Amino acid sequence: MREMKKDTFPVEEAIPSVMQALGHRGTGVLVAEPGAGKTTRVPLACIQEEWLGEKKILLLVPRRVAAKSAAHFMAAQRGEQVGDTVGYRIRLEQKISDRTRVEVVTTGVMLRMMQQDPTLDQYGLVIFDEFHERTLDGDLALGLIWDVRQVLREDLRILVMSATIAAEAVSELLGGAPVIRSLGRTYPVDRKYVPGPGTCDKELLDLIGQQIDQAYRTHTGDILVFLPGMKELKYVQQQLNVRYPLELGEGVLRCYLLHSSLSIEEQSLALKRCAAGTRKIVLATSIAETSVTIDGIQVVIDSGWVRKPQFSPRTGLSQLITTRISKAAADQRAGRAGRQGAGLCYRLWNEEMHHALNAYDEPEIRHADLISFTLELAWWGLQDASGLSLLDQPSSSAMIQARELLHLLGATDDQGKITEHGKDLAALGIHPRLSHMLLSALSRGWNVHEACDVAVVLQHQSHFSGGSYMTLHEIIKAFQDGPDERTYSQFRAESLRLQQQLTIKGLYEQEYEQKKSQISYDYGMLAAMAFPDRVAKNRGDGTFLLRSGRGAALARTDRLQHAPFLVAIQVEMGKTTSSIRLAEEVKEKQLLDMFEQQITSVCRVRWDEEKGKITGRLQQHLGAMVLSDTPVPLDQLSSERIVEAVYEYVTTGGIEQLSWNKKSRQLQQRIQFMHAHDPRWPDVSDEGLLKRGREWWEVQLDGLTNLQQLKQINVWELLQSTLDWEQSRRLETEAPVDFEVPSGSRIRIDYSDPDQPVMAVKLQELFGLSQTPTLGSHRIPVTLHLLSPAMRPVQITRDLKSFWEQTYFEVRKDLKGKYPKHPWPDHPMEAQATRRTKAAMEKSKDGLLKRK
DNA sequence: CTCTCCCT
Repeated sequence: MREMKKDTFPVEEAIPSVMQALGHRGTGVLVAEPGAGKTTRVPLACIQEEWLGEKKILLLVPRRVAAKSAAHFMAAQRGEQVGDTVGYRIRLEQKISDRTRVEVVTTGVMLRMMQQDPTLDQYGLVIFDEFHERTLDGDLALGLIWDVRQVLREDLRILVMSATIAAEAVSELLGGAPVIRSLGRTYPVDRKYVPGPGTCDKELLDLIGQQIDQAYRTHTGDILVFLPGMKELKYVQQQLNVRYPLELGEGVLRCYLLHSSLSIEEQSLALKRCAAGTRKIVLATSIAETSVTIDGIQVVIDSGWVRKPQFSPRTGLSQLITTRISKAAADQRAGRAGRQGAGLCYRLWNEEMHHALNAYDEPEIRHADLISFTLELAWWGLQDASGLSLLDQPSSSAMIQARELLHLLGATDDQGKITEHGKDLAALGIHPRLSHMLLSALSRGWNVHEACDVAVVLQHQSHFSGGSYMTLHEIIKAFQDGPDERTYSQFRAESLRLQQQLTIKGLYEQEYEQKKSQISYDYGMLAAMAFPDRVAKNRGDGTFLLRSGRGAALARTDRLQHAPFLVAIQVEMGKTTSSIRLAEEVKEKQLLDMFEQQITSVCRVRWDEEKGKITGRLQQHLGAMVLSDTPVPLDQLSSERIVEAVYEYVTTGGIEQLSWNKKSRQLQQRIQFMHAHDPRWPDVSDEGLLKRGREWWEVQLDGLTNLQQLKQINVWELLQSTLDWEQSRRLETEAPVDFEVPSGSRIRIDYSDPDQPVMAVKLQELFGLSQTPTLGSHRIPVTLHLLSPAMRPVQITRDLKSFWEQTYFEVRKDLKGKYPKHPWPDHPMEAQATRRTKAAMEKSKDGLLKRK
């Protein structure tokens, strides 16, 4: 009987190659599609192998149910009880004996086991099942075990079992491990595309309703419908109630929902095969893709959408998004119709859309919260994952976020190394936030029983919040006064187990029993211990500012609306603001006490733009939150801080506030002209001045407290002070304010373009000057803008001599008629320069003669 | 306004 059953597994043919790979190379990758029998046949086949000796086999599976069912299956094949040759170990539950050679464990349990026994000495082979699911734990476990094999345990064999997708990459990761392929054993599923709208909305759901109806009338088997979430499940269920009132009433048709928030009893109704003469329609989320198997399904109707969280490392929060599924997920869903016979799958999208789908889901390591992962690495002495063999490295921003939080929890020191406290957190096997909360509560002598309840409730938040917003206090009450003994029995067991663990580790001593009566329990403080990064201050309008600087509003208005401070336990990110779904009030005094080390007192001295003067405030900060804020009188502020504040004001856009005038702007440009041709001269452009640095500015701004005083700063002197004595002397000759032309006028030079200083002057005032005036040590000719007597530009030149010799005569032709009263001599280089008319010149000549 | 799934 046993022999016959064995032969029916397709994987049998591949087993000799697997044994050869493990025997010779010590590693292997077994690729087998569903139904091959790999999970149950391969471990049993390895037991007799010589290389295993007396050592045991570890079979790692991603889920608890998978561990139990695999162990039962294997035990049955050997005609034994679970716990004999084959046993399992999952959270809160184990069936293992001295005789056990194959231990089926969830990956999470195995990571705990490795903390006790890092080299896994009792085991000779580790098998990874369903590795293609690429769970965070699975990736980490393979990385660590490969490392152990490389460094300490050459004899530790590794077999990775996976669907096709990850095989080649895993083989490469394991140094070229042989890849063995086995056929699967599933029935054909005919895939039909039924184009729907491009969004997941009512239109799509109505179309799905019609598709269900069509399948119900044209086929005989049960129908499984994949939808993204509870909202959609209920909508379609309502449609079915309207469409099949009679059938549902008589019980010949049943409609079940499959969602993780439903109780185990409710879920198992959907999984069972129906009685003869009865059919079922199961409306499910992605839970039905892998976690459960449903009997009797012949038709799958796939919406093509999935709802999942998107973690943002920047905020440390996540957001639920509804997206298209991957091709791999679509095949997985279709496959659910082919487990017991030929099936049919309707896909609510077209073939073109299908090609546009992602091939696979992104592995968890690329988008998950990495806090536990990073603590685990720290336990192994690793600062990050770069030293580990991983198919995908985690994103660095998520690693940074995780490291920051671990440091905040005291799990790591300033160098990122794990602390003793961190080791205690890692050993407890719950989220580091929650283990920190427990240990902090215990160190304060609080009631351990209560704290463990809070930890368990927070661990399973979604089971309690049930959509409607509640405070932590309300949830704990709901848990403790639960409807009946059974409903929360699993969670009660977890709470008890935590208490035992704490006692065993000696982390918790019974002394609280004596203090119990004196300690008033405080959920706000507990929440703040677990979520120190999520304390928030009321902005006064019922919205809150998180310590991280992010704003958030209560998802439902209630008494917390008026709480000055709270801890946002569960926050969902929205597009503009975040909404707080679960919170608890915390008192300011408690924050001051708990976060004493992290609160920074800042004396904020700043330039108050409105008042036009320096003001000082003493603020206590916790991250972006201001806990207290009191004014400090000016005379109590140190002069340094005052200068600092003025400096900050001036250097952040206030340089315009200085009393600039024409003269100082020109001085600035003159120095810039020198600087442009010789970088040894200072850069005194607005930007250049700002770059002069704090020390220099502090000297200039010393003693200032208000706008009037700022306006009194002599900018001209400030600019001069950037020059040494030699430079100020040279500035006067090489970049003078003005130039005395032959007529006696002093003409201002425009330095606004340092490459081309300009002097605009009436042509007649330059008679007798044959060379263009030059500036700077490089003798750069001034650009002359020659003007008509009416001050209109006539010519631009940098070569006065050639102007007199040539262009002058052309210009004269045009202008002589227009300005006959002004001199237009034949020999301009010898003529008398003047700013006047000919008549005025005569007069003044007369005057001169008379005086003589 | 209305929460996917899994694990220590």
